[in-house]
Amino acid sequence: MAKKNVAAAAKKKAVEAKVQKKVLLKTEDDYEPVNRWWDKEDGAASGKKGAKKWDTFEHHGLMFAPDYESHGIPIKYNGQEIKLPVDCEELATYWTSVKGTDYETKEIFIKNFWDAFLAKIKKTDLKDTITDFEKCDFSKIADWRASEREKRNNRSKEEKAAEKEVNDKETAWYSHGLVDGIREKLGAYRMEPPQLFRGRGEHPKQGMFKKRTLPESCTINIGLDAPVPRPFGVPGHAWKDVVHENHVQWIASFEDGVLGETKYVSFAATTGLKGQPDMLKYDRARRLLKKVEDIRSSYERLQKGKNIVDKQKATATYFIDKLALRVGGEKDTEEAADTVGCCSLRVEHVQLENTPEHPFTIHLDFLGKDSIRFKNSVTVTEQVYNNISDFTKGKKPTEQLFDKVSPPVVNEYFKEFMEDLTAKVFRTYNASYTLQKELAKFDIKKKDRISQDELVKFYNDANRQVAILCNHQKAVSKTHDASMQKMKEQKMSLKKQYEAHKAHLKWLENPDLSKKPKNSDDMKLPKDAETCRRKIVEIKLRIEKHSTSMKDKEDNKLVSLGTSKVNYMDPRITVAWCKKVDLAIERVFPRTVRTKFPWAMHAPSKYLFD
DNA sequence: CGCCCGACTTAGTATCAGAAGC
DNA sequence: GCTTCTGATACTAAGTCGGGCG
Repeated sequence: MAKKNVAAAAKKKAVEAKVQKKVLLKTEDDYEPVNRWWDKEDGAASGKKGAKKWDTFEHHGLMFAPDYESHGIPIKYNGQEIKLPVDCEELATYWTSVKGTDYETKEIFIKNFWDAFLAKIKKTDLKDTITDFEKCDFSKIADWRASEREKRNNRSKEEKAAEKEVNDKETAWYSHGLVDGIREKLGAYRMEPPQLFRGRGEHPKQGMFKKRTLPESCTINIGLDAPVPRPFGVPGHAWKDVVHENHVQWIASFEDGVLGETKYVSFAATTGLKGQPDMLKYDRARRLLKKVEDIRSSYERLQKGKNIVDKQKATATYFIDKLALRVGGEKDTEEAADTVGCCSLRVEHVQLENTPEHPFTIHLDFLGKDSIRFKNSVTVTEQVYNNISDFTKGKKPTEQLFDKVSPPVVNEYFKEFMEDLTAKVFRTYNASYTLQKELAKFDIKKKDRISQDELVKFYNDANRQVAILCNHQKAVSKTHDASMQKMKEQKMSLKKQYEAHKAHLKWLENPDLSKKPKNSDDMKLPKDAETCRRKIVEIKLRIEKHSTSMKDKEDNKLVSLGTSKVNYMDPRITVAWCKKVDLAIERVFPRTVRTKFPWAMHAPSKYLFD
């Protein structure tokens, strides 16, 4: 009987293992897609911009944000409780959602929110009652929100699972489209819910109300023969338009509820529709490698010339090439934050220094994309130094440094060397080149003596060099200091253990000669010398590992590695290096990255640039 | 030829779930 | 078993660039 039970249990285990394996395989399938577009005859050809994307095309349209549900919680005005009309309450509720963020205290944000809120108030009986932001107290709504969140977090496992199932069922209807009969995952098919606009930096429109998107501002793109989806969940509404454009990659476009710009709903990064152009991008960077010497000698020559446009564009190109600056198009400061790139640099953003300590040095300090600060000092050639000095002469700080050039001028110049070369290719090229250069520093002779953790560290260091080059930053996490402190304490404790074990070992080896060390922390110490020795090695390893991860954390405090991984570094370089050093790709490429680059996952073991 | 717009890539952050630590 | 940490992902803002248009 007992035997039978054992056998049954074993069988059950085997089945479980099988099921488990199936689940795992399913995950792996994500980057072993059925549609191996990169293996096909026309390969990446259809990834070209403007190329035909499909013959038949079907999808279920867009998922609209749920209606606002009134909670009926009042605000306090001048200490007095006031229940707001629903549309005012809605705005007040969105205001409380920025509680705890920087927006809460930003003047522009508050002003824009208040203008929007007051505009609604003015249409009600409260127009003479509510007039002053300072007298408003939204904390009751904020508290309600907090308690709702608490409730949500405290849901039982079963509740969460049940909710997830309902959710998955609902989204499954929308989540994929059929492109030439192949089921492809979509990107963000959920319409942006109404909220207060969170523009970055000193965006003049931050805090404005971003209106709900209704079908009337959405255009659907779908196959000519496919059934046109209805705008579900918003009865009585109709699409603005239905088109059948097969030379674009979007399934729907809509007008943004605050900026009025057109936004697109497209496919997920894992699909061929996104993957094909992406692969071509890295090939472009690869071709740039073959031309870059020509380009460099060209711009060095033009820097010396008489023609002011040539001189400026050649000097600007130097920055794009050496500092990986973005090209920097013109921006309307009424509509957007004041940020710049190479061509839009102003005199106030550069400072020149030519001293024995810092010969031919240019100090750059400006806000780039997303209002991320670029602060860097570089030693340049004498020629570039003199040119910059020239370009600043007689100009006010707010005037453009390269006043004679603009992105089209620079990009047209690049066309002389390569038909599809533009400024941004330099970033891709420089990022990939830097990664390869850094990884190549690895001494392959050390391969067998180095741990996987150390290999990962080495890779991350290379990755970090790229991120620094591209100026990819992130905010310091709110818990950074606290967790750093904690790690320091852990390190101390490990060191203490190490010392104690060492002293203990000494005593174990020579119980007669040495005094038994006192065990102040009631540590559990081994009974025999052999175990103690093993333990010492183990603790030492733990200390090393701990220190490495501490250093990694500190080094990555402000640097974001993800952006370069996903957008800049040719994945084939990473795959090739991992093969060479016997490191599992999973250690350096998270699943999201692996699924984005299925075409690179089996790249040959050679470097991109050889 | 300059400007605007359509389409697409690149970017940082909020949020959530599962893993790891206590 | 509860809490904290971490990585994945969802979200949406903000760039680039080519082409069309006046």
